[in-house]
Amino acid sequence: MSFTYEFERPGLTVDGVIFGLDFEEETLKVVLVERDVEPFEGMWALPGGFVRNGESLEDAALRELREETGIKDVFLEQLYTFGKPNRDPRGWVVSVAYYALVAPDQHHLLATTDARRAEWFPVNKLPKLAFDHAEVLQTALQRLRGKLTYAPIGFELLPDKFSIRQLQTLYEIVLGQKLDNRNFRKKIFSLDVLKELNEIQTGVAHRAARLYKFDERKYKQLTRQGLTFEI
Amino acid sequence: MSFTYEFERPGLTVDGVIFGLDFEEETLKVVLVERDVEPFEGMWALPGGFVRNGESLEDAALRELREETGIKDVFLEQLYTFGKPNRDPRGWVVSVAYYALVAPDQHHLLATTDARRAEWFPVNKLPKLAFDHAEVLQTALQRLRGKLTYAPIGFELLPDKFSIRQLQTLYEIVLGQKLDNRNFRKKIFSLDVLKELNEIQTGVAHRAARLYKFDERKYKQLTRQGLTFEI
DNA sequence: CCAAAAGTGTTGGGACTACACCCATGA
DNA sequence: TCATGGGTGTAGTCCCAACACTTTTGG
Repeated sequence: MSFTYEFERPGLTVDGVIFGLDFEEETLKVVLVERDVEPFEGMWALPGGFVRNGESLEDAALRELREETGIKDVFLEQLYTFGKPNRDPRGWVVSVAYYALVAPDQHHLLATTDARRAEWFPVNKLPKLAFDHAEVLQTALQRLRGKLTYAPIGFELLPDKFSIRQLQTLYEIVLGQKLDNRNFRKKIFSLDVLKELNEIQTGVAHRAARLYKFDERKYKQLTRQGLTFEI
Repeated sequence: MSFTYEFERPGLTVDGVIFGLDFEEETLKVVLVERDVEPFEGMWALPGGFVRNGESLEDAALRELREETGIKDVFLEQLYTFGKPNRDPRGWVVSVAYYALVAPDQHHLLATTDARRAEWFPVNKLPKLAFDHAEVLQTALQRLRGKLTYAPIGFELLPDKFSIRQLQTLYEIVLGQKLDNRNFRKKIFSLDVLKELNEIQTGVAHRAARLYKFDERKYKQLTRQGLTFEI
């Protein structure tokens, strides 16, 4: 045991970049919290906090998301670890960043503990962020864009039942380019991961779109056996 | 400052998975070191050690690689951070793993500090490893295989001057499948990142292959502007 | 009956696959 | 001159981009 004591230890935090889509505004959004503690009190930041002994990194990330934003049961993946010497005014603090994908309508925001409030912000209209969180967020964005083109993680951003148009809009928003209607449909159907429902959209002033959910089984299968999934 | 002291702090280490190719044996290899300190003294492990205050994570990784294996000036990229509660018998220790790509002939192995010796091992004939390093290594392997198919990082594993056959062998070894000769050449040349040299292979009992290096400029350009690079 | 979005068919071209073949060299 | 790998040509196939069109629905 004596060995480790030769070395100074850093503080260890986790931070989370929670992505969600706003279909009305057609923008990609992230959850930020207004800090209720020093340092950077009153400033917007990514939800996060210190990891506790006995807790895995992922558990810590899930806990912080729950505590500071009320969000739980989401797709979560480790992003990158940030450890530049002076990234935290409190001293030596290393942060393991995660990113999460959620369907906003299905998750009500609720700030507690170290956060005054939690809110969705469009990724291209962000306030000034605490720490190096602007950099963390950019890294997450790059990862999301990159991954979306070769892994089927996009589904995580949709509600349970969705139309093909919504799926396409998702891709258009995140990738920042219009996609060909016909070709998109062909591509998606060729993957054979959607289950057609006997339901259609309601409350629209035009032909209602058919709704789909996805076939968990086939989807998992794809994810496992190194799929090629390009849009 | 008082805030951080409420929280217990973990030890923080970096570990490195150094990949290299053995063209004679046609295998992918990694550098392991025999530990000269407790815990796991005498056991094989990934090179690594504690991060120091004031040092960035990447600097720490580079330093450890240099100290324990003598390897420097290599392609290095963060892999993943491992933080399961009981991964280290010394207590709470979190490790940020990196992976590196080198051309073995151009780097002489030399163990110092906490390592008794450093040696190349084929990835499919590994000894029992200390800590959770077997898991770290598997993660690195997956990443290398994945990344190789969409980013031009393979070049980092080759000597300065190389033949197309070597490049192809590289892909065949790492991906674990034979590739069509003709098609591979077409693909590679279509990327337009190779600079043809006025040199050919020597010391072979058959037609000597032309040697190439790559065009740093075009290569960097590709890497930047989100290339699509599929084999 | 019309606006607005859902949903479909088809074609040309480019890229990839799968071959069979010729070339240069040392022994 | 032959064994060995280096290096090339090309036809068929499949996938994808780029279109223009029909269908359904609420107002």
